[in-house]
Amino acid sequence: MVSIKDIASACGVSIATVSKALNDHKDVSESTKMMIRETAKKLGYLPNSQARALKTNRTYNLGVLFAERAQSGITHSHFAAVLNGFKNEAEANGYDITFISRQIGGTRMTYYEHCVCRNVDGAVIVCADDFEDAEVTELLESSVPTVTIDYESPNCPAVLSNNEFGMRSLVEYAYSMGHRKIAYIYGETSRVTSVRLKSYKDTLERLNINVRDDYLMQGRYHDPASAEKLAEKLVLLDDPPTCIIMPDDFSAVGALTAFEKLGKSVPEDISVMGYDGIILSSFLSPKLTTFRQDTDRIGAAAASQLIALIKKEIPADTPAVMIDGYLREGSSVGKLRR
Amino acid sequence: MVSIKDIASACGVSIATVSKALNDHKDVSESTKMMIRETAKKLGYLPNSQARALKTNRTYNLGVLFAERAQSGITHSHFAAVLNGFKNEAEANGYDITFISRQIGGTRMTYYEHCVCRNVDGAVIVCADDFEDAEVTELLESSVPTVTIDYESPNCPAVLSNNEFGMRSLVEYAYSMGHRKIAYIYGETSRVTSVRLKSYKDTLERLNINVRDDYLMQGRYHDPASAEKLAEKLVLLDDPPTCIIMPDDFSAVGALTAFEKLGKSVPEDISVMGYDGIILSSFLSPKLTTFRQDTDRIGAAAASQLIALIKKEIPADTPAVMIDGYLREGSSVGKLRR
DNA sequence: CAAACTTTATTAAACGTTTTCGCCGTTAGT
DNA sequence: ACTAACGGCGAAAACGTTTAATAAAGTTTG
Repeated sequence: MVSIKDIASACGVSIATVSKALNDHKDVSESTKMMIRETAKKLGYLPNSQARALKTNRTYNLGVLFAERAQSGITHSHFAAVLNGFKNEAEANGYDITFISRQIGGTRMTYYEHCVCRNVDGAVIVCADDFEDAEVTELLESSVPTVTIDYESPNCPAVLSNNEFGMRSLVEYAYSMGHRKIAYIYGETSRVTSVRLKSYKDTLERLNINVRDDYLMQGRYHDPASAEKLAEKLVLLDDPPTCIIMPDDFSAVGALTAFEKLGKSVPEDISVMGYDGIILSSFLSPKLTTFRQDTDRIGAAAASQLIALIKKEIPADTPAVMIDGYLREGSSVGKLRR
Repeated sequence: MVSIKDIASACGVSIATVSKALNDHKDVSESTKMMIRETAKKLGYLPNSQARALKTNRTYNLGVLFAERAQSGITHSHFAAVLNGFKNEAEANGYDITFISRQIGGTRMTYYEHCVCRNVDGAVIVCADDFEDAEVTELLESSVPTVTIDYESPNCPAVLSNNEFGMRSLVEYAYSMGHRKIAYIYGETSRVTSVRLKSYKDTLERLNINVRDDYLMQGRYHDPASAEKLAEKLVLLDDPPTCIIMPDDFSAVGALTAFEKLGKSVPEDISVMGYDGIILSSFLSPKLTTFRQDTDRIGAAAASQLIALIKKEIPADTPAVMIDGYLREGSSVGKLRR
């Protein structure tokens, strides 16, 4: 590979001059800059990023922690979409992204260790099963600039999807359609789940509807099969709900399957709502009413917060950025006359 | 950060000895190895991967080229699944993966340049809109060890999903269900598309069925909206097909939507088949009959081929690895009595 | 016209590793 | 007893950069 040295000897100048010319320092004349840049191009010079990183301690590399339950990882539509938004924004700013695994070249290490070993400029925790996990907190509390998504940790800027608003929108929409018996199958324990759960309860109370325990069940995110069973259970209650809010669109599909099998039609016999607003939800039949999370903006915001944090343009205790979404009306919720 | 130097002075040995001890060279005694490793651990030493890479020219980093049409990128269920398989296998072997973009730290560069700048040990082209694209061929023809997925290029090991078999399976299945009027909406021009198209035609001919031009339409992958329109067109023909093979499951959902709107029921009035076997396809109603591609194995094979290529365990002109899939029977294809 | 800057370039150290070579002392071979 | 081999270690160079210190010129300024 052609290095700065080759350019130097080709131009008859010192390597320092070449370096400065390429980095556009002021103490090298325009004419030599020109010459150096031209021969650099002619020789096909490409900077060696590790050599540069070694000196400057800047890698232009962002670590992505993606520890999703059940290893569906990158395959999970919502997190993949968020990651995509993150990736685009990061790349637009000249940063590469690398997944943070638990080893390098054969030696096992923690997430944090991986980050310092690879010298990432910062890291984003897109999702983690368990933010209380020792390895995750190690990273969160480390000196590696880190931002979190849909989770808040002291001294880490966070980007949050507005789950309070999302759940409120869904409940209020169901209410506006005449529903009073609104069930909610919530996902695995997490910050997101508890925010949604609280919003569900609060909204119902504000609407003067009692929160019923039998209308609340714990399910799993992104698991149509599990959703299928729980939805069936709900609808077979003596006093079944008229509308069910599912943990996400994937699960909602499971619910639709369940009702299909039971001969209940949606939305005539039972109404269903999802969460996320994945593309396919608009093409289901019935078209799913769901709360669309703005995954692109969530990811992009995380990237720009992280980059700002790296550049120290914002402090570590910056308040969380909240990203709104919107209810996407489909035809999976029926109008109830009362 | 604590470096090899710190360990050296803490132990009273030279940095060379420390390096050798940590890398388990034979010319340092067991006892000093022990001592060095212990103090390394005690001091919290972590190797600096760029310094190491600078010397060894090995980064344990794999580049991923992911230039999907329409920028859905990582969001595309099939490619995301393949990438996931790749990632898991790569990480199991101690490699990190980094996306190959077109810039680093602000300076724009080609894919190839990105690879040499970052010094990736190898690259995988998961998908590219256009393998004939100048930037893609530059990478393919470069000295960067590269493997391709679902595309063949001289001197690049390839991993191929068995699309010939897949399409044949679908057509034969439709035939076995009594269908003779089998339409096929194919995706954008690519190797995959042409293999499937050829297999479609060959299989029909072998079954003594004429290939009809009006049963062949070019659509788009992963685009339910476009699929919706085309499926509608097909079914409104004077002599409509009884079974339609869609470019993929996403598109198949679009077709289902179209028929729903037209009041045609699947599979009674018209049969539909997808391709890919995404999770949701089993939860649609009707459950989609589709050809499941083994995305995990495709990705994993690509990773192991790439790593083998890097280690020079296989030559660059290794024959392509073919990954089979299987037909997943749903209920979207009806039985036609003749 | 000397002193004081400016401009442009170079020298050399440094970043954290790996690795070649050589040194020294011990053991084995003849 | 002399050499050969070997085990264990260190010195130093190298990888490709960046950058502080410095120097040599040229240019202003009082």
